[in-house]
Amino acid sequence: MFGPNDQAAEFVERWNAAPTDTTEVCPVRQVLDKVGEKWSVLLVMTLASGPRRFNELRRQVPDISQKMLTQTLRDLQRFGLVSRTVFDTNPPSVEYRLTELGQSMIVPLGHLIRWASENYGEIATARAAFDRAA
Amino acid sequence: MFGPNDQAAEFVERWNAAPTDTTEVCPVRQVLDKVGEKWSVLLVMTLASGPRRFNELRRQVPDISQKMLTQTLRDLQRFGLVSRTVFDTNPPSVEYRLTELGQSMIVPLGHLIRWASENYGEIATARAAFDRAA
DNA sequence: CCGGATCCACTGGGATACTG
DNA sequence: CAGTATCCCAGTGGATCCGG
Repeated sequence: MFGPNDQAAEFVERWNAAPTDTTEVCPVRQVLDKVGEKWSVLLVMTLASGPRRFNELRRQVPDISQKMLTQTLRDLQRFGLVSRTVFDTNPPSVEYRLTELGQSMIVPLGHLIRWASENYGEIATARAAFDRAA
Repeated sequence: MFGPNDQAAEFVERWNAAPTDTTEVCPVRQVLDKVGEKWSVLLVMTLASGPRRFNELRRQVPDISQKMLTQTLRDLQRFGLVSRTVFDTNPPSVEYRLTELGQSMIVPLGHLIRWASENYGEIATARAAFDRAA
């Protein structure tokens, strides 16, 4: 049988097999980095409910700066998660939309988010205990 | 029905509901941050196959510095993902082990890692196309 | 409307040396 | 063996102003 631990072992193996000359980074790590970026997941999740235009996203994600919005969208596009379509209207409008790859990522992301939501109480308790001991 | 998109909507809602006075960070974001940290996931996955002592971990994760190993383990412990047990032997030994919470995290993490492994080809293709266009 | 360009503060994380 | 303590640098990400 292939349980979670086998995945773990395989992951560790692949990681350590990755070249350390740092020209290439372990593929999985690149994905984890994306997840760790401040706005990537929020944008992917926002786009999950349908395509948006640039300023629509600004409104729906109020705290993001336009620089970070542009930059994150570019990154997601480069990753193949988001497609960018320019409509030659006046004024111009640009539509951002999840690609199939992007939509497929919602599933594992959803698992992680669900886990986080369900277990945050325990995390908070652990942290409080840790800080009290220290 | 509750598909992935409902999770997405709920996540976005919670995110935006989080206070912006930055004293408290959205719980899910804290977990995503952890995932994004350079060594957290690798250590969790390494510990998935059983408890380890400090220097065992150093050997199994050759590229980590002792500073980052200590720091990451502390963080994971504070998060409630890892337990630390000191045995009063001579020389002293310390055992790190996944808590139940830590073990439960392997599952969603496994989903994400599997997705990354399976889809990296497509990501690489997209990136190559993007860079060629630019 | 959709960005690009610039400046800057903060911090994650590596190298190195030392200790109970 | 299992850490601490310092120094230091590169990169992330925010604010602001400018352009097509």
